[in-house]
Amino acid sequence: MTVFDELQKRGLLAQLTDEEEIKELINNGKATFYIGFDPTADSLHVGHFMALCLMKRLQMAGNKPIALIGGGTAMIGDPSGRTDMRSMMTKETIEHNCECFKKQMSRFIDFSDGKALMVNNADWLMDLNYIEFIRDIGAHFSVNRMLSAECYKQRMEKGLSFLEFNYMIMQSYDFLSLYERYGCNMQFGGDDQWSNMLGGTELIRRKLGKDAYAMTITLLLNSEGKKMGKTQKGAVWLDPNKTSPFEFYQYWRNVADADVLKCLRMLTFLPLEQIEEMDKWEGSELNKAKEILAFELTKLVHGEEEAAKAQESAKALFSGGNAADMPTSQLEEADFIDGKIDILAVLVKSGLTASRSEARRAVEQGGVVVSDEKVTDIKASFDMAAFEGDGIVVRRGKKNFRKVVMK
RNA sequence: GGAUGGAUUCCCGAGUGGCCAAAGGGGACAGACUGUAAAUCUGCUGCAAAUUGCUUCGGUGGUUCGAAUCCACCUCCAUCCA
Repeated sequence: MTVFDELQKRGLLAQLTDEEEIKELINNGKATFYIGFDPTADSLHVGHFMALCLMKRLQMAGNKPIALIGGGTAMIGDPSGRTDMRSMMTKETIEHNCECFKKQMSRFIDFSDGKALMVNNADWLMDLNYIEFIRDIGAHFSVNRMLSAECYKQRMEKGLSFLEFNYMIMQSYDFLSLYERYGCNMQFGGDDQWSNMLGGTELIRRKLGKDAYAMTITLLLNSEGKKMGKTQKGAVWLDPNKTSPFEFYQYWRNVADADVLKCLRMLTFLPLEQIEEMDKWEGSELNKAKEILAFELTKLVHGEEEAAKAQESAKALFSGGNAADMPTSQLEEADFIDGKIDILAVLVKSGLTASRSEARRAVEQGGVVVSDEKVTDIKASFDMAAFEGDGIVVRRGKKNFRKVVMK
């Protein structure tokens, strides 16, 4: 199977500028393509992960990836797909984020021997001369056309600053620069980037009279049409300090039935035949597919060892019993009064609840279990001795566990 | 720069002097049912020393026994005019 077919079968492809030409280029390893990453946080998340996987797949097929870190464009902020204005980030934050991105990316993509490149668009954007730039580049853009782009439409209602309006031009200029510097002839990105990407191919055509191509990846949406990889607390990060391997595993272990197969196809490297097999599974059998999905992804992101640990902990916890590796919280002697600590304090100190009020509610509704025994009394308290050694397992609800030990 | 409308809790949104920790909906959380799924039903959703107290309705100051609500100024947003 060719790379192109594989990508298509996995449901990764959304829009393409020229299907035949792109097929030809990537199947024969003739593409030098780039994907841009805006350093808006200090860690990559699941959305970026999809893009990294795509890079890897294409790299394996002999194409040359360029990871472009948007140290310059982040100064502007991409308005695409956003209903509100972005808050501006300081230069220092952006630089710090760039560093974090670089580290994480090197784990996924092989940058040795020039097999892939990592560049930062701050290198060419920061020193631009305004007048020169708008004469040279700005003249090629029609405001009328830009305004009719889908990504700006929704912002026409809510308001769009001139700053953000420029984002598309910056991104187009990136493509042009990469074309000139590295012969980059293709750009990939999320489907919300389509209009920005078209801006680039058009600019290259007008400026250089050359053809360049663009292709977008399907956004990973769940069956309710919401972006996946987001939880109430925010994104699911790839940085183990921000989202622990256990939490990461649990996120995928808990996806809805309707989304498992899609996730397996789009995110894992499992052979398609194997995935098609799973597609036949029904009902509770799908639970197995979720386990596989969670394991595979945790393995890709955090390594096999961490994935095994996460899986073991999860199994132990949900089938009763203790697990060696699970989120742990420590108590200090100062947390005890007369050698005792009440249940509400345990819940708050362990981070299982945000406040004593919330802890009280959890107990009153029967959602708190300590060492496999339901706690019903909000005044229940525990001796310090109970937390010595292995500590005790405290649960809030069905899926929140914390081992609590003495410091 | 001018005119008008607006800012309420995680989000949407009611509230125009006390009965307001603030209707209703969504979301989140907890319980039941399940398969660590979905749907459904129930509870719950500012904080705490908890039949009570404290802090909250863009910001600051004022009127009042009492302000989300009235007044002044400020900030931000939207629409129209330039």
